[in-house]
Order: sequence, then C-alpha cells, then structure tokens
Amino acid sequence: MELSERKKQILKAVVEHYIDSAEPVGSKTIAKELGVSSATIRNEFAELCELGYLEQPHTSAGRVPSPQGYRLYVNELMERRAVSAQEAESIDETLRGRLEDMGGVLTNAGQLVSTIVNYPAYSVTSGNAALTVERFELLPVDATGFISVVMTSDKNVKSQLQSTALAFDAARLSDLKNLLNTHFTGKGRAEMSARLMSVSEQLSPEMFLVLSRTVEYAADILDEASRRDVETTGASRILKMPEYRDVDKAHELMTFLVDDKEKLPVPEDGAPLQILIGPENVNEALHDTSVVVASYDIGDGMRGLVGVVGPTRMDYATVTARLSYFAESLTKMFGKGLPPAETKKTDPQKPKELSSHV
Amino acid sequence: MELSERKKQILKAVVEHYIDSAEPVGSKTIAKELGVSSATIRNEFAELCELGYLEQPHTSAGRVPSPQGYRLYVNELMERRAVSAQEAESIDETLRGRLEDMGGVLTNAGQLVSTIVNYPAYSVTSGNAALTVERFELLPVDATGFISVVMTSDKNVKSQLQSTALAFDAARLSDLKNLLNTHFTGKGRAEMSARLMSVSEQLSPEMFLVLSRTVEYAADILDEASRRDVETTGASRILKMPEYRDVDKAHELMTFLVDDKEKLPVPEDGAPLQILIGPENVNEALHDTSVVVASYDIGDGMRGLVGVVGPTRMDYATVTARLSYFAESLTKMFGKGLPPAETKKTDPQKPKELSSHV
DNA sequence: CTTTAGCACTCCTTTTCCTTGAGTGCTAAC
DNA sequence: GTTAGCACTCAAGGAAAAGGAGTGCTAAAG
Repeated sequence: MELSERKKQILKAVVEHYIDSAEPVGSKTIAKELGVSSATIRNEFAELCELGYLEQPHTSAGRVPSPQGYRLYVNELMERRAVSAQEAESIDETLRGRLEDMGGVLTNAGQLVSTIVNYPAYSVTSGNAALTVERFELLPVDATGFISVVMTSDKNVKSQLQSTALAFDAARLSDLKNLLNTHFTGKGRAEMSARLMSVSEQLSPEMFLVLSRTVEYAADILDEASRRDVETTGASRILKMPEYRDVDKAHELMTFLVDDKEKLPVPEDGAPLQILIGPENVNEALHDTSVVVASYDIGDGMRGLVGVVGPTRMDYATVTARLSYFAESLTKMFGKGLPPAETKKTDPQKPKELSSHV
Repeated sequence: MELSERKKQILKAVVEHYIDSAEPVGSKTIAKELGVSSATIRNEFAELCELGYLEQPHTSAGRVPSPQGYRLYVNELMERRAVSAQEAESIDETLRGRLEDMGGVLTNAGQLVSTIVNYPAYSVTSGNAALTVERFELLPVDATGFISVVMTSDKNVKSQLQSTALAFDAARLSDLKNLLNTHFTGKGRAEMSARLMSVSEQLSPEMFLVLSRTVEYAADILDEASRRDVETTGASRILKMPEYRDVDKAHELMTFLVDDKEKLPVPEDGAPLQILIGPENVNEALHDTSVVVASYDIGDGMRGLVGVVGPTRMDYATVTARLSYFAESLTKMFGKGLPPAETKKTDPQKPKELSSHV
C-alpha cells in the first residue's frame, strides 16, 4: 500500500529532524512545518506507527524513524543532492593533497572518506586472484647472490635480494631464468606449486632449493595481491555521537571495526552505491548501525570499495552525495593518467561511468 | 630525605592497590596488610601527603598516589619480576604466529605489544637517513619501456616499470645505467638532486627526462626509508578503563593517538626502557597518562621503538616486564637469522645485550 | 616517643521523592 | 477530515535524606 503524499512528507520531516537532533520528534514540530494542527499530525503519527515506519521509545515521547522508515526515506524521500561547489572543492583538495604525499590513495581511501563524511570509514582493496607472473629476471650481485625481479601481469614489478649456498655464474643464472620463465609464468599460485614438484627431478637439490625460493617469493607476491584487505579508520569519531555516549556501546562497535573488519559488508554486485540500514546488515553486530558503501574503478577491470559506518540515524543525504562524488573522482583519476612521477598503469582504460545512486 | 622503610612499604601497598582497584585506598586496607592499626597508617598517610607522594581527592577519601609517588614506586619499590613462563610462552606464540603471516613484524610491533600488555601501544620505525643507493640496474621490457631496479645500501631491492617516449635499445639502456651507477650511487637525497642538475647539460632533454624519472624514483625510496613512521594501535582499549569512562576524555586521548601520534615520546638516548609518568611527558596532552617505551635492535646499527600508553595508574610491573621481554625477543630475532623464506638481512650482527630495566 | 582506641566530623554516593514539562491519546465540536 | 481541549503518561531533573567509608584529632596505653 502506497502512503499518502502527506504521510510521506511527515515521514521525511521526522527523519530529517531526528537526523540532526538525535531526539524524538514531537507532533508540534512537524505541525508547524506543514501548517496543520498538531492533532492532525498525531493522527498521522499513529498510523505511521501502525504501518511500521515510526517508533515510539515510550508512550508520551515523540516519534523516531524505524529502519523501515529510513529505508523509505532513502529510497524515495531523500533529496538526491549533488555535492555543493564548496564540498566538491574541499574533497578535491583532500584528494590532491594526499595524492602527492603518499603513493597510493587506495590504501588511504578509507581515511580520506572518514574525514570527508565525518563518520568511521573502511576501504576494501579487492584482491586480484587472476594475477600471474609475466616475467622473471635475475641480476647477478656477487658470487653467490643475485636479485630476482618479478613482473606481474598487472605490470607491477617487485624484487628481492637472494643469497644462496651455490656459486652462481652467468650461465647458471641464465639457466635458472629460462627455467623460471618457461615453467612459472602465466600461472596461478596453485599451478606454480604443482610445477615446482614436477621440475624437481630434473635439477640438483641445491639448484632446486634456489629455484623454489624464487618461486615462493613470486607466489607470495601473488598471494599478497590476491588478498582482500580491509582497513578501517576514524572509529573514534563515534564518540562524539549521542548514540555512543554509552562507553560500552562505543567499545563494542570500535572493537568490531578493528578486530572484525573483515565482516564489514562487501557487496558483490556492481552497484555503485549501496545502503544498508540497521537490521539489513547480515552481521548481528551491525544491527543498529548503517553502512553506506561505494565502489570505484581502478582500471584493469578491478574495483575498490569504500564504506561509511554510522548509527542508523546517519546523515544519508550528505554521506551518499559525498561518497558518490569521492568514488567517482577516484574512478576518473584512475581512468585518466594517475600519479605524477609514477608510471604504474600503462594503458589508460576508458573511464566507466558511475551513475550517482542506488 | 630518605623515606623510612615503613613509609616505603605503605607507599608500595597504596600504589599496588590503587593500580588494580582504581579507587582511593583507605587506611584500613593497608593496616590489615602491615599488621598495624589504621590510626598508625593514617599518621603515615598524612606525612606521605605532605611529602608529595600521596594525594587526597577530597577530605575523607582514601589516598591516591601522586606522580611523584609512582616515580618512587617505579624506581625503587616495584618488583622487577621477569615474565612468567606462561607469559613468555604466550608472547613467543604471538610473535611466531605473526612472523609467518606478515613479512615485517616491525610494522606490526605496536599491534603485538598492544595485545600483549592490553594497553594502547605505538611503534616507531626510526628512519635510516644515511641510506644511499648502492646500485642501479635496468632491464629492457619493450621498445620504449624498461624496469629500473634500485638496490640500497641496506641490501633492499625495489623496482618499478618505467615507460618512456624514447626508443630504448640495449646500448642506450647501458649508457643510462652507467650514468646512474657512476653519478648517483653512494649519495644522499640532496646530493642526488644536485648531481641531476650538473649532468643535465651533457644529455639530450629526452634522455634527461628519463634519467630524472629514475633518480626521482630512487630518491623517493630513500625518503621513504628515512621517514620516521609512528603507528598506534589498540586505542580503543582505554574504553574499558575507569579513568576513561568519561567519553570526552576518551575521545581526547584517542584522537591524540591517531592524529598527533608523531608527538608521542621518542627517547633519543639508548636506554632500553624508559618510563614517563604523567607530567613527566613533555606534551601537555599526555599529562595524565603514562608512557613506557622500549627500544630494540634491528641490526645494521638501527633501532626500533615500541611504546605503551595508559593512565598514570598503569600496571608498571607487568608492562615493563612484558615490554622488555618483547623488545629483547625482537632484538634476538634480528640478531640471529630472521624471517624464514626471506633473505633481507645479509650479515647477522652480533646481538647486543639489552639490560632489563630503567 | 610511638602506637592505638575512640569519636566527632566530612563529604561522596545512593536512594527517595517530588516536580516539571514535553508529548500523547481520546473525545467532541467544527 | 480537521482541530481544540483535556486528562494522562513518563522520562528527566533536582532537592532532601540516609548511608557509609574514611578522615583528623585527642587521650590513654605501651
């Protein structure tokens, strides 16, 4: 059943008042706003309560939105404002500022978002499980040591110094390199291990040891890259929010954000923005918090995620606007040429368009 | 003036009771412990107050140690117990567990300590400002791209993919490599920049651009390594402590630990363990917290720091014991051979002995 | 001179009770 | 359907009282 236009207006007003006062909203307040009497509003309140959109902390208190109320608000009632010029400027500012400081914005995406929206935030770098080694390279250092360089299929290059018990002349090194490049490129972690077994017979034990060290190193790089990594920041911001004046509640959420961050929602579908309100969160511990999470495009078909965590009484309008803007900015950044003084991404992807909202 | 033996005993008892109850200690409690009457204790209390070792929240409340009281306790009274067998085992456990998971224990030292002592902790990786590039290596990839490999004087190797506007044949690459190795090795960041200017005339602008890219990359690596990096963890633990039941106080300390972590004490002298009690901290914001900080030896003459932050009513005995043990374990680990499957440190230093305490 | 028992006093904490006021639900009139 | 009116509810706040842990001081005992 569709709500009457007036009920919707009332619900919207209640939600918005509650969002910025954190106190139950009375009929008088709304009456003034809609230009009808408080008695009328009370009647409407009663019905909205029955329908499950509002709740009453106790008789003779004002009304508070229920999760269902928030949901309707977010879906239909909320004004989808874009970020204001100043907001955009300040976000761009943050983004630019950090871009120079620290190589990867990615690792700090959560931190940036947290300062932008003033709620705790998290970021997820969705690992690339399909990564393989594209090429091995070995550089002599001294009689027994060499540098192994590993270039992965996403054009990242890592290297380590490796010292061995064997004497390594140029010929041997070149043999080893050929072995590596013929057997261990273009393979996933599991297949590499398998191959390692199968070549073991053709080699002297010493040689095999060296080989396996290098392969293990490469495998570790792939592992590292495929690991989904969740980082949370700004958890302490909740202490300024009335719902967390209670230290125990605050502590509960904070330890969750630190210790169980892997349990934060990571939507699989490609929706650019997702909002989870209170009990909509699968995880019990998040039953009275809301999460807004956006995805952005890193290029190479990979995506990153940034999310915001807060009480159900979250300022959805501001958060969605700013978070969307942030995610779109990131996508654009990765679409065009990225970092100055760095050359990681080779072929700029065509920037995918992110539509603004849910 | 030296305190009488009995006064010391009393002070010790008061400190210890207060540490684990967080409530002012009355004369009766102590009387029972020392086998004298409460009146006697009260007389002693009064004197200890005058001398500045104890304080009274208000008339007719028990006594609480003053910072000066804690200081005496820490210096003379506290039992310097070593960690118990179980404690040692559990610390070793944590250390071993993490060692496999994540390459560097260093970056996680703070986190480990925090779980070990159950207070917020921080770790400082004291940057190596004297680091230089030992060797450059360039590997061809395709017509215009190559991999630049940088080996630093501490035998770490990093590399990146570099694409250029120029066509790079083997000869050119080798020229560039020689240029790099003759002019830019063994130099600090500043000198590298200077050199860059001086060689600019001998080169075509295109070539110079490529060269400078590589040098910049190397310089960034040195910068990164020289940066002092402070990380804090476990801040939320304070929420369980009675002194931080007040959300505002908690918030204040927590934001300090996150935003102003660089202001945490970083003792310069080589003391293996340092304790800073309340106002002994230079920073105002730490005036009613205590900090215990230990240093450990990374090898190559470099040292790392781990610290613990808590209320002045900190369990100094346990914290110092565990922290010392932890730091010594780290030192030992770096002294002997380090990580499995990794070969970063080449020449094992002779392990320096860390004496246990202040 | 030190220790201790005794006692009046202080002041924080807890509890109780009351008041206040915002907000409600219901009814009856418009 | 809307509104004014009214009795009712209930959390929040404050004053007053009770309770109690702990003190300081005095005077007597060791």
